[in-house]
Amino acid sequence: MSTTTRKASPARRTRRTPAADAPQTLDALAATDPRLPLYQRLKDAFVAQLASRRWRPGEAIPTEAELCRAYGASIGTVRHAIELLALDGLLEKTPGRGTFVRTPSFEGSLFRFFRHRAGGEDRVPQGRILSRAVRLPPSEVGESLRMAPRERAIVLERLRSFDDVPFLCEEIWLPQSRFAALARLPLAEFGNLLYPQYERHCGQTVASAREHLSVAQARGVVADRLRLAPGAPVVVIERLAFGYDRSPLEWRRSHGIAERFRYDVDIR
Amino acid sequence: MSTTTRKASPARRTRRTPAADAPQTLDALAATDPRLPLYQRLKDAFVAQLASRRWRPGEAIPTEAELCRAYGASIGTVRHAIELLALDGLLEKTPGRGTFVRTPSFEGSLFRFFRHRAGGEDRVPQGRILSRAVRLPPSEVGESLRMAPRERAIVLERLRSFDDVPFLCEEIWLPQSRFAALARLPLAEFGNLLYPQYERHCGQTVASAREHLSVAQARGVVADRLRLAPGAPVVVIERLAFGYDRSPLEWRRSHGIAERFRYDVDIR
DNA sequence: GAGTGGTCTAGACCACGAA
DNA sequence: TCGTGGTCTAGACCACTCG
Repeated sequence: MSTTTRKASPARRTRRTPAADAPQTLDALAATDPRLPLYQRLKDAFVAQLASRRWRPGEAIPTEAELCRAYGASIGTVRHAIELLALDGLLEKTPGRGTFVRTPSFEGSLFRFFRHRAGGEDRVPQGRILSRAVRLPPSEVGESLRMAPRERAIVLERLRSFDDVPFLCEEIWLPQSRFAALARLPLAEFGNLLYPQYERHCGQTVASAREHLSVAQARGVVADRLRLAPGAPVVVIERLAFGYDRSPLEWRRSHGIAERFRYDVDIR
Repeated sequence: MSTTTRKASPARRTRRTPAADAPQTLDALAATDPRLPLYQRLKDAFVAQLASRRWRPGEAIPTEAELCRAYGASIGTVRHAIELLALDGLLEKTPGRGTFVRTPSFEGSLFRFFRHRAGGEDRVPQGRILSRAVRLPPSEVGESLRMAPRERAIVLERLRSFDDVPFLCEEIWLPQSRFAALARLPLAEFGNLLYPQYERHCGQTVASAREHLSVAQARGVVADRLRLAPGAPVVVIERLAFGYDRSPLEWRRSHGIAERFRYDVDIR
């Protein structure tokens, strides 16, 4: 993986002053459900820090000892909460250095589904925007994104290729309220990865997603774009992506060449 | 804050003297890698209890307090080890009752992949054995199962259906050394589920598995059995199943009707 | 009421990374 | 050398299940 796996350099390790931090942290804890165990409430409070961007991707969160003081909990309890967030993939602990906010870069999740013939390591596939428009979304999409009845959405068509050989075409819907900046961004400035653009231009961090897979046969536009004969098998991936606060951010439907599909699962 | 008695000079490193009532448990701990953290060694020791069938599926394991005494560790450390095994799906904790060895029943994993039209709840699909033979396995299978060069294997062909409509056909390979009893079991006594038979007749418990998915087009025998036109898309699932000790037990390749395939993934 | 796992504390010492 | 997270202890009290 050649992209975005960099860790925060020690120079970027920014620490907040406890004085400025303390009032918010206590509010954050007070805002959680008091019937829950303390470690769950701490977890919720930490997620709130992530959602509010007080803790930012790539940066270190306060040390465990500091969190103990700030939230008035014992170190074992604080560690329990952090451990859960690390299991969720939101935080990353590094012995001797600290605990960091993970930069979620699972655009590379395509590697889970599609092999590409390039010898050696994984590269990010090319991503070319074919079209952009602003319009009312289909009801399925609008409901999934929990959009207001008459709210418009940005819709992108995108073709992904390895070495200029297309293997996946995507249809992407984004609520205009959150992503207005993307409606004006020159198409040339969309790179190969979308989620960093969401972060940079719209302050929206994708923290998790749910995908649904099925198999269909290629027709019409999809067959044309993927250069497939009508009837050839394609894999359909529908994805709903969420922010730290679990609110839906993006709806996406992708069609990929089934011949290049593969997936590994561990069952326990 | 508690009202406990405080010692002026703690710093006790006193190891509990091994109780006379637990000889095997201490052996089990001694057999683990002493360079590992204690909670990892405990986990390995507990897995050994599972593999040796001293702890059996469905039964309760000793209480946390008993394990503390038996292994000379603190309750937090014992809990840590148990927690890991619960996350792995090997144990199941029930508040107020105890911790139990899970009966791995992920034959139902098919429900992850194939929808069936039956209204309401999930039922186990029918499984009919079409053939059984004993022969040398293909090298790919033999190597996956880590079999000796000239060792023979039992091979089963099996057709799975809902309401007598087939949707999946399977080719299953088992090393004869472990599964000799299955070569003699009357075909009528194979039920709809295989793994319980492995357990009952051969003392082999499937604890985990790795699956590889891809998409192909139906040909020959597969097309016939699934009643598909040649060229229709099928999903290919290759599974390698493992025991508690991670040794491979079963190799399986399944072909399923792609139209009925679906799969949900959560990404983080 | 006895026993279980669930939660929580308030420390200790350690290995490791960075300066 | 100092600060970090990793490991571990030796308890406490709680909610829950079961007989």
